[in-house]
Formats: sequence, structure tokens, C-alpha cells
Amino acid sequence: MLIPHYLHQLKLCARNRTLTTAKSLHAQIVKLGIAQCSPLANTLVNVYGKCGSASHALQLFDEMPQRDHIAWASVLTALNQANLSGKTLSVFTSSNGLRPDDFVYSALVKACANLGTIKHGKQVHGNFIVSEYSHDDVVKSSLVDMYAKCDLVDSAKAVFDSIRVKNTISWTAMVSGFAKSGRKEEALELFRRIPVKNLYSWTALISGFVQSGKGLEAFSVFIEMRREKVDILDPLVLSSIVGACANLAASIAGRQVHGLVIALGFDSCVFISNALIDMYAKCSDVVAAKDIFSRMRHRDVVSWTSLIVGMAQHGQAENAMALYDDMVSHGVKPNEVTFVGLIYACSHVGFVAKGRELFQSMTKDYKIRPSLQHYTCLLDLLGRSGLLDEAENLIHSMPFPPDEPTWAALLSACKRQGQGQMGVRIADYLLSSFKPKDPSTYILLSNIYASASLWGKVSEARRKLGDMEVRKDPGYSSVEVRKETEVFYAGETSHPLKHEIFGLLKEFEEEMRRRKGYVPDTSWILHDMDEQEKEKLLFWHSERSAVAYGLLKAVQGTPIRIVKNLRVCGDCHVVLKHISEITEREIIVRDATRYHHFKGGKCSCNDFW
DNA sequence: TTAGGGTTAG
Repeated sequence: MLIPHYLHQLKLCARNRTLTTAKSLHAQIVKLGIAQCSPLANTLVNVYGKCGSASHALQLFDEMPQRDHIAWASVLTALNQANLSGKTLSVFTSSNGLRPDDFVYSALVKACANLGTIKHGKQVHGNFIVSEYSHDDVVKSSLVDMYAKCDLVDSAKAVFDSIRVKNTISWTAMVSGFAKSGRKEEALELFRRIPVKNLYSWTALISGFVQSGKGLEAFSVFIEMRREKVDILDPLVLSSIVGACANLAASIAGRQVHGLVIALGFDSCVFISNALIDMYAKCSDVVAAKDIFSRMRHRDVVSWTSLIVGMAQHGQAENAMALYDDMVSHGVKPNEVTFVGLIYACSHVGFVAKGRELFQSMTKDYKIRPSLQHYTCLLDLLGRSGLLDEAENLIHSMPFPPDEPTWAALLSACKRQGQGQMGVRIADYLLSSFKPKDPSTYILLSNIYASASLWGKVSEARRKLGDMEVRKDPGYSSVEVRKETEVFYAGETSHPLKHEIFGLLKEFEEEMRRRKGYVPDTSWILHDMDEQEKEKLLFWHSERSAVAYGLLKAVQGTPIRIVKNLRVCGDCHVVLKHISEITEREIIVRDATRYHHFKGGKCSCNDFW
């Protein structure tokens, strides 16, 4: 009677993740001398895994005099659950020829999925196919998940089609694969065919859409889910939908979702609070982000990092540094994302020594290998501070081939520092052998050639940009005024308030020309047309109409918040600085890559974008 | 004993 009793108690521990109770039960089992009973030992391994203690599971496994397939499957699963899938594969390899059963196959496939090692994954799949378990639907479900996680959605679909009895789990794995890879129609079609949907299926579709940048689609599915009255028993879907608000910079929707989070009682969940910090920061409301952070009772590295990155992006470098010191003194270890934020902050205020120090500390104190992004951030910092040779040396010494943002960082540094010769040398290389894909790189190239009077090359850069223009999205900006969002497209002249908007912008332009010596910088327009036409295009850039509308309609004294799909051009950047000074209003613009807080004639990006 | 959904950069 003792053994069934302990098995029952241990299963309760596994369900409730109570490690202390598991340890005390383990001690009693040892004292009673029944620890060698293999169902008990295997269940203990399993419980330790579920409670997140891989070391206990592994120790127990090592001490087993005999190991059956259940023991192997339990320890491999425990290692997967503790996020140690590398160890899963090495423990299996050390088995010296264990023939996997269906359970072991599942654990191995999951390990490959977690690690993203498709080479191993295909090997395991091959062995599975020729094994006596080759018809097992559970293993096939994990294979669907593995291929989906490794971006081989068609392979996932092939395995999915071979599953004889599909259940909600296998359907969900496939829906998740399609949604994450941006295959919207297939994801939706498959989702509609799921006979019994649960919260996992809805979450898979919604989060997949968010991850593939389809925030609006995610929202419409979420609304449908609410309409269907699906019980939100756990908060995972909420963190995804908060993320959708963040990516869309949809602050009104974001606040509503925040309200829902509170109403459902998930506001003390760390994951959700982290997502909310990020959402408020991305909606340019750093005060609200700080408020969420300060109310949290438990914070993890993502909580600290989200706020540090938010501050860095909004030009609050000193605050970001102070928060980092605070984080370290709280004993929280920074991760690779923390350092991206910190070095980014340094580059915006020109803290060269601090940036170099952080870059070194990352490797020395925290054993984090710098990624290409860390190098690009450091390169930005060096280039911006005029240390162009050091920046170029860094490009040659880094252990990665430089990508387009890296070259763009060096090029824009050359332009800013007036290093025409170096700029032309790099531009020549890019144009002849690199094949940039970002239109803004061609604008940069064209500007560099123009300042060196190399007109032939200017037109070559323009021609290449022209070739890709067909695919370019039309520019638009949105502005939120009194809980309503108004969208303006570039060149749009059909708005009901067009006369008021035109009048206000004309007034600003005249004042800027008279008092600030403003001359429109038409080098940002690369179409072939006369100067007057170019100035007209600049005048109707969507962010200007949006700002004018905001100034006409928003509550006096409140900041004007703009979200733009493309990057703000250099001329609009100058104009918005002037407008913020003339009107004494704060204008906050989130463009495709950066945040700009215009206030009193200055911008938080320090004219670096 | 095995399979599905979540947060920070870009």
C-alpha cells in the first residue's frame, strides 16, 4: 500500500510544481527502503524534472542500478523541461546504443526542436521512420512542432498529413507553424477546421500572427475569441496581444488590453507586466512603463531590460545607465539584450568610454559573446564620436561578415563627419559588390556621392533605388487625438481639414524661412523632377499633415504623438524641430526604426537616425 | 512516462 500512496503524492507534486514536498517525499522513500522500486524512482525523476530541478533528476538517474525505457524517457524529458536540451542529446548519446521507444523518440525530437538543430532532428526523424514505432502519432506531433520551429513549414505539413488520428495538439502545432511563418491564409484555414479548439489553439494562432508582424490579424482573431466567450484561464494569450499593441504602437488599444489584464486578475504576472512595460515604452509613454515597473513585486531580467531599452530608445541615456546600476546592485544578471540597449544608449549621447567599458564587461564579467548587433551598436558609437578609423577597424576585426545596417552605420558616420573620401570608398564597395536591400541605404549612398559631386554615381544609386521603388510601401502617419486615430498618407490632399492643415503648415514654413533661415533640403527626394515639385512632395509628407492636424485638434498643451510606417526624412526632422520650438509643444514620433521626442527645437535622437 | 500556446534587440 505504501507504493501507490507515494506514487499518488508524487503526482500531486508534479502537478503543483512543489519541489520542497517532492524532496521530503523522496527522503521518506529512501528511509523506508523502497527507493529501488522502479515506478517510484522513475516518477521521482519525472517530478524533479517538472519542478525544474534537472540536477536532482540527473543524480537520481545516475544512481539507478538498472534503467528501463521509462527511466530514460523520464530523464530526457526532465532535461528538456529544465531547458537543457543539449544535455538531453548528450545523455542519450552516452547510452551507447539504447534503442529508443516512442517516448524516447518524443523527448529527442523535442530536444532538437528546442535547440533548433535541424541536422540532428532529421537524423532522429530518419531513425524513427525505420523503427517499429514509425506510426506513432504522438511522435509525429512532436515532429510537426520541430519542423515548424526550424522554419521548415512544408516538412511540418507533410508529417502532419501523415498523422492518422489528429487531435487538438497536432492541429495546434501545425496552426502555430503556419501562423509564425506568416502564412496567414493557411493558418486560418487550418484553424477553422480544428474540430475542438481550446485556449492553446487560439493562443497559437494569435501569437503566431504577432510574431510574424501581423498585429491587426492577431487583433481580429482575439476579438473573435472574446466573442466566442473562450475562458482566458491563463495569461499567455494576453502577453501576445499586449505585444501586438506594442508593435502597432496602438496606445488606446494597449490601455484597453491593460484594463482587461487587470479585470482578469493577471496584473501581478511577471510575463504580462514585462509585456506591458514594453508596450507602454513602444507607445512612447515611458512614464507609464516606469509605473508598471515600479509596482512589480517580482522582477526578472526581462523587466529590467525592457525598461532600460525603452529609456535608451527615447533618448534617456542617463536614466538607462542609472537603472542598469540599480539592476546590478539588485543582483540581477544582465543578458545580451540588456547590453544592446545600454550600448545603444551610449551611442546616442556619445559616451565613448562608457560604451567600450560595457562592451568589454559583457564578455569579461558575464561571459556573453557579442553578437553582430553589439558590434553595430559599438560601431555607431565610435562613428558618431568621430573615431572613424577605429570604427572601420572594428568592422574588419569582428567575427561576423558585416551586414547592411553595419555598413549603413559606418556610412552615415562618414557623412556626418564630412569624411567624403572614406564615404565614397565604402559607397563604391557597397554599390559594386554588396547589393543593399534597404531603400534608405541608397538615399545615403546618393547623398554621399552628391556631396563629392560624383553625379554619375548619384544617378546610378537613384536608378537602383528606382528599380526597387515598385515594392515600396506608401508612407503614412497616424496621430491619436481625443481617443480617435487619424491616418494621413503622403501627398494626401483630400482631408476635410485640408485648408486648415495647409494654412498652418504654410505659416510654419514662412516663419522658419524668415527666422531660422530654413531652406527645404530636397536631397531627400530622389525622384527625377524639378525643385519646386520636390519641395511640394516634402511639404505633403504625411508626418507634417499629422502634426498639423494634432495641433489643430488635440487638447492644448498635450504632446502630439505620431506613428509613421517609414523613416522620417532629414527635412521633416528639421521641420519638426522648428515646429516644436515655434508652438512650444512636444511632438513624439515613432518611425520605422527610432523614436523622436521633439521639444524646444531639439530632438531626443540627437539628430542621429 | 511522450506531443501544442507567452515577455526584452533587430
